[in-house]
Amino acid sequence: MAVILASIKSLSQGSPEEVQVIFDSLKKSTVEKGAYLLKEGRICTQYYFVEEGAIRLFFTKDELDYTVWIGTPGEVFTNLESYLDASKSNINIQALENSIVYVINKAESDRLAEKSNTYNTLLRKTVEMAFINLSKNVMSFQSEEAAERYNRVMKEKNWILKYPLKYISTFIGVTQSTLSRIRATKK
Amino acid sequence: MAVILASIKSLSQGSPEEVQVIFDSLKKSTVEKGAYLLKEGRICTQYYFVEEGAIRLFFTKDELDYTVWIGTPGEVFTNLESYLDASKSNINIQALENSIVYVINKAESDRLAEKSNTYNTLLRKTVEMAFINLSKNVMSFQSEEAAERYNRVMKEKNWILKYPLKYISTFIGVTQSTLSRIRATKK
DNA sequence: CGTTTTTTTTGCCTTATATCAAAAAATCAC
DNA sequence: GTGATTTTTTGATATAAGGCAAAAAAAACG
Repeated sequence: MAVILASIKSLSQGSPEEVQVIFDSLKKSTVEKGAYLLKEGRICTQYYFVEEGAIRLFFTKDELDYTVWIGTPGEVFTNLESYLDASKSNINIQALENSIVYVINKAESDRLAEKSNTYNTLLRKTVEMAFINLSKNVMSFQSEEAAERYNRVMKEKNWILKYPLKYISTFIGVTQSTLSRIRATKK
Repeated sequence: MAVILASIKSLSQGSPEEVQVIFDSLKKSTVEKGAYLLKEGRICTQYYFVEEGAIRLFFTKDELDYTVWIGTPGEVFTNLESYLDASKSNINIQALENSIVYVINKAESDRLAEKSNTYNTLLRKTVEMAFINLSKNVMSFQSEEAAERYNRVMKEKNWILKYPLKYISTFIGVTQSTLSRIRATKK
């Protein structure tokens, strides 16, 4: 069974039939490593559900890029601000490896939300969870230093050792060399 | 008209009647400066709507406290994690000055959500906005230094000059003395 | 008002992290 | 496998921010 199907089921707590309706509304799409699902400046018109691979969200500032999030199988995401306001996205979405994502566009999503309470729940829970996670992140930035922050992420994210340092360090909020040194002192 | 009434109206986009139903479900409560609406370790069972004054959310770590958020008139908040899971709160909620808040408890809120789509929209928008704001916050921590972060908050929050440094500095993610120096160099 | 308490500023010194650049190591492509 | 490319580590040095404590300023209180 598709990872995403299970994820939808567990998040929405809907019946198999309702979950199937949601799943059938998604369009499967494959993305090659390095390909973009969204480039900054464009409007984000879709919700993405990661089935396979890994997807990185990042923003750029002064020629540098900063990882906002790395999505792995079972996870759901969008650039919420751009999606809701139809405003220009300030973030990029790019596949870290060959990936499979399921996609639903806003028109279709809104239609589905009208008739499926289960889908509504799914979207609500997704935002709620994302909010709670972000909150912890902020608290970490406020009260912890880099090494502690690294350890915390380490515990929660299995991708932390899987991808190049440069993608991870900015997520933690440090430079590449600092992260390298943090790792060195842990050995 | 109550600040909160206007805020509910604008956020939910509901009809005057629907908005009134929501407003009538809230219980007005006054809080003295320094009083707690929630202490860590307890379960957060309510949504709060700020009518007057200012409410600070903060967490503690190693004897120090860190401001998570300062809520001002028209704003809605809760400790979402504790509220949703009925888990012990890791944050405290305290009035920064004599304040008036409207309150709804979870049971009542859930009941209202069942029947009022407008209320649902209100809650959804509230979380969505909070998420988008937090995202910006995180991006700021990742890519900006303290002074820039201060300037950003300065533009958005009128309370930044109104309350003691200690409440503001931890929000920005610096110590009190650092914030004092940041301010000094801006004169 | 004058006194007490709280808040803010400032000096001195330390530590965490950034910056820049080069070397080392790992990975990729043919 | 071997050379090219990318990634990681490391060194030297600079800068941002912290820690501590005392002085100065502001606010609260009787």
